[in-house]
Amino acid sequence: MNKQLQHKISNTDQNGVSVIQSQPHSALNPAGAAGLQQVPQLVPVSPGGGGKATPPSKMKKASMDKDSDEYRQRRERNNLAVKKSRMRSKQKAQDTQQRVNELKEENERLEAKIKLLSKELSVLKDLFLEHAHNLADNVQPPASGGGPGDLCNNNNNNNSSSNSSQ
Amino acid sequence: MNKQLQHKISNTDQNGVSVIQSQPHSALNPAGAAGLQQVPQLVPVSPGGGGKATPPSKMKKASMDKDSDEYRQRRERNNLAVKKSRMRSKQKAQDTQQRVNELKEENERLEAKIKLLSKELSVLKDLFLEHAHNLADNVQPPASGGGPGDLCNNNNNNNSSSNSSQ
DNA sequence: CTCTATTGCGCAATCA
DNA sequence: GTGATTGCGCAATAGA
Repeated sequence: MNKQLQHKISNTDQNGVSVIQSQPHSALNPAGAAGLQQVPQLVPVSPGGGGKATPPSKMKKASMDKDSDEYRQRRERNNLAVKKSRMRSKQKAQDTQQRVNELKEENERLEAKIKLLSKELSVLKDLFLEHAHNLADNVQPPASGGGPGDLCNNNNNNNSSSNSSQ
Repeated sequence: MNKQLQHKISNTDQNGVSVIQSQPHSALNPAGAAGLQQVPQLVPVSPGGGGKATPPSKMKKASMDKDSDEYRQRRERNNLAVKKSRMRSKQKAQDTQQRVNELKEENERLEAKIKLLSKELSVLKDLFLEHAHNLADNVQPPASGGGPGDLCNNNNNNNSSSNSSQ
């Protein structure tokens, strides 16, 4: 049971939701928002007003009755589906979290590797420079002109160390 | 497993809450069917293991009355808390997902960098080998211009360094 | 249109 | 006792 609680104050209210709340005795709501069941006798919307082709079904479904067998059956199925869906959702979240961990781990590995490679590279470059200097010293031609002696030095890249001290 | 609940429609329409939620889609609220709720769904069964059984005709608290002001108030608060909690949860999941994306991206970057460094390293190593061969073969090359062991032609890729991301 | 999947919401139990 | 979580059921809806 680990619990990661992060307080991210998102504050109340979200998108365009207006919550007018809690007036002890005030307006009377047409439909109980809280807790009650009401028989949804939908208004038999008469298709007449411009509508059309709506079959003359007065009620949406006869199965809307709670007592109906049909209704119970449907409810049960939906409940099952809901359960399944939520389970899946939860699992997914969990997996995602785990993925974060894995990625983090791999990231560290990669960074370590980079560090190592950088170091190796740095060493090799230094060696290289050293050799170049040696050569330059030995092969140094007597005459200046366009002597090849200086060739290796091209632009002496002092940046070589490049040292990754971020 | 099947719970058959008896509905009691003692709807008290005195809820002090009005939730106007802007729904992305057609917010059809026929006859105020929006806030339907189910009924008392679970009753604390008798604990069985000794102690007092719960008398069916007794209430633990007077606040249990749905009509109670106290009750409604508590419910309202809880509803808010629930909403908040869920919102937070959702947000967290979202953040986590985003984190995955970011990490993946960074991972790619790191791998690319590794590849590059590896290549550089490889090149340098080759050069070294070549040079070593040259030395072994002839300590004094006749001329440095265009010779086979022209180690200097390397354009040392000094692109590295100066790369400090993150 | 039927059926499942997803989503928002309220309730109640439980945690902290 | 209060807010925060969580499991669950309902209903509306999106999706197939």
